[in-house]
Amino acid sequence: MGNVTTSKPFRDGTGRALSDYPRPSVAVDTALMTMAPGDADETPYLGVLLVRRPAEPSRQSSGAQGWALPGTFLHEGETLADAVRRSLGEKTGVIGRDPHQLHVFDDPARDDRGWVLSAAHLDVLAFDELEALRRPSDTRIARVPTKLRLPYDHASIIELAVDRLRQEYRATPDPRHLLPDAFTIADLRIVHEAVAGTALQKDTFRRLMMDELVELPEASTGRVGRPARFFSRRR
Amino acid sequence: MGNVTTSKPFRDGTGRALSDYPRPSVAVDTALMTMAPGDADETPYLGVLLVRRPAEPSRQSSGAQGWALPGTFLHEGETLADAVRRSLGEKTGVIGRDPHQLHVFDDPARDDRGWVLSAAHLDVLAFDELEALRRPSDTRIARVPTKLRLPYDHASIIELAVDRLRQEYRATPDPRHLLPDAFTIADLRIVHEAVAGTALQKDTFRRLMMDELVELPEASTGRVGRPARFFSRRR
DNA sequence: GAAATAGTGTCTGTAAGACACTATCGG
DNA sequence: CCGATAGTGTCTTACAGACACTATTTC
Repeated sequence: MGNVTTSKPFRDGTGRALSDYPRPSVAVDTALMTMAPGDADETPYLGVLLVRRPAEPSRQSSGAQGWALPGTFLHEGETLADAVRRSLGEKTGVIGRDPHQLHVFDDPARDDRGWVLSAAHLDVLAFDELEALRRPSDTRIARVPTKLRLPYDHASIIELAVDRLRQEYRATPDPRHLLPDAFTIADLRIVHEAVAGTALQKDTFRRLMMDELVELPEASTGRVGRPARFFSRRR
Repeated sequence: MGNVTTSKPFRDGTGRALSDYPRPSVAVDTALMTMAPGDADETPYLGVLLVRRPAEPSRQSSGAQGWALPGTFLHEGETLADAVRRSLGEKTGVIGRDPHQLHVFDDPARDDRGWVLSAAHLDVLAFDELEALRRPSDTRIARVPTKLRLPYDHASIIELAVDRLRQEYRATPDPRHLLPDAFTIADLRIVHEAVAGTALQKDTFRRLMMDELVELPEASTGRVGRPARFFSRRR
């Protein structure tokens, strides 16, 4: 391992090394999703972390300063997941959790800076952790779907991310840990409704999730109404 | 478009062009799946197209000649799907149908020739078309799963391909067109059983598929038993 | 007790699974 | 008629969806 591109280069049938062929730049772009609490009495909503895009005069498209998904170019010796975590750290201050690949965007003309492939990723972080880490000066959380005009394929990436998240949340209680380790069924249902984008039946939802939850001895307290039991995810 | 990497290079905040950073080679590897008819009275089985791997003295691992999935390096100005189709054409004589991305394999040490990312793809072709096109001298169709020792991540790619194919075939009649445009339910069930790897109940299967099929006027003939109706896929 | 929230009993409709039956061919 | 294959009727089971009910708290 290490320094894999420079030691005794492999040569193909025509005697040329790999490095003699043109290679693309490879980028990663990440939709870091979270569950934002609605202001006042609003319901929580699905949000995505954006970073302020530096104004770049040489950029052809939409000269105006805007917002974009955090991304970076892949460095040598790095995996895509490493690059995702690094870009989140550098651009937003956030430490990612568990990036999943979504899709590679490969249109040769998609980036006017040159030949750039982008591997889109999904990551998820609880709102409190995200707020504790992110730099508010150059990051924001946008409601999904957002009306902001995003560069490149970032709107498509967010769509893919939401689709994937909906699949993951369809039959499993909070698999990406948007909630802490103990939560009530009501908490869980609110999160799943925000992910799904639709209301869910409380009795059906409860019965669907129940066999993947373990009941904890404690019960909620303090608010009006019958106290709810706390649960945690199985395993 | 065109020649995107050489015209007026973009420079970043530190004044360096994209091309000043090391870039990986990007490869595509394709699991081209087909439905091979079993010899004699065997049942058909899922097969994957392999190409003979040229013996390369400079290769560290397993000097012995072997078989591998067809693949190639991505060329400039090319999409991944283009590269998949080109590699199938060059290495096997086959014209691909509709490659789908599966996953990017990104371990920096996965290829001892250097830093190579591989975008794994799935494509599917009917056996007759495949046999009419492929070069038998340097290609073969291996039963899935195969006991052959394959290089790189090729065994994982085939696993991913089969999983994806099973998902696609679970509730849709032959979406990848392993069968011709007209077929009987029995033909369809045999194909779906081979993809799923398990036997399927004939009555349940029929009812599941029926609402996505249209009945054709013709009926099968020639063999013993009640003639079967032909169907085709809706839309 | 009233309001509010948590949780359950139960009916209905739909669909998968299983089994057995009918239908239609070649011989 | 028999053997073989195609296709259907129908019973059981499971489960989602819907509704209404009970349970337990604060006020």
